[in-house]
Amino acid sequence: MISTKGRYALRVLIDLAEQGTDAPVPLKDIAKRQGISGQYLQHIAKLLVDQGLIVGTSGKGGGYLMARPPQECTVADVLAAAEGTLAPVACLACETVDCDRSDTCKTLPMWQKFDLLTKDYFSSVTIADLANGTNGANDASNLTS
Amino acid sequence: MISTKGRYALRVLIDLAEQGTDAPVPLKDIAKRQGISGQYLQHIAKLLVDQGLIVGTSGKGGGYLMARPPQECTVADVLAAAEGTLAPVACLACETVDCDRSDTCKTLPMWQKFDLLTKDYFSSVTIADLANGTNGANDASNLTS
DNA sequence: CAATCAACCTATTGACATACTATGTTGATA
DNA sequence: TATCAACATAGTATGTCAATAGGTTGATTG
Repeated sequence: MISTKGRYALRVLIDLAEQGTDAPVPLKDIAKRQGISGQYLQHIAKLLVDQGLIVGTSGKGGGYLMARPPQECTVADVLAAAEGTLAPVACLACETVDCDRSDTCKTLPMWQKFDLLTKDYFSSVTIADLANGTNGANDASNLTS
Repeated sequence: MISTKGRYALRVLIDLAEQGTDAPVPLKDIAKRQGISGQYLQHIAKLLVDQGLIVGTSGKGGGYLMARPPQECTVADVLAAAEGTLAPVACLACETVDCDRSDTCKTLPMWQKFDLLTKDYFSSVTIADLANGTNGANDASNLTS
């Protein structure tokens, strides 16, 4: 299950996209707008910086900016950065296939297929889609139709 | 991410399906075959019993049996029983929609769509599919083709 | 009846993750 | 040099995970 880390990270990116400015946005402002602890957001911002999704500038007038335009920043990127991985099971988390059951595992193909399904879906939604309210290729606004 | 609880639960069900007998299968036998702690499997078995996926009989000659034929037991049933929920985010876990952001949440439609995607996928794979090595409608055996 | 087997039940444990809070230090601007 | 903000490190309360331990109930056997 996606934790607050991943969900807050999305809200930070959406907030940045909504400001749509060239001036860096202080994290304190984002925290206030989103109603999230600023100190906690620092940790999440660090994850996003480390993965090159946002860039931070120190000092007066500093803040954060998206490293790429919102259309080129996918939800898969953000969630993977915040959560560490999007893999549904541990044996698919990193390239270390150290599971000794992998050759006889009856469930591995199912997990692999689901892993692709998940990554395809979240890669098809961008921050721009979320900020606009249109979920891109996977628009879910017509769920009830 | 699916924990050992969910993964072990699947292995218990697959093991039961593979025995394909009317005689109850002791958990100790399953634990030995699968190389899993028997005491830990007890907790997982309880979850499966509580959700009506398997039935246990006490006493000598006792053990567990699938409550339904393997073709009618979906992976979604098993994972939901073991993990508690298959929802990708907390606000979709139970019917308690107590999130005060739900009417303005920019990501909720995306989560709802993914929730459907997930449940559709895991509902399309049965224990019989896994035991046979053919993943049903979502066969992933031709991933490399 | 009693021994055995197996499910069932409660609790406890160590390790780890989550969701924070607190307190600095560095760096850039005014 | 005062201020602002990112960056860094440490700590805390709570909970889950993955097991382990020990006892109770229930059903089949000799």
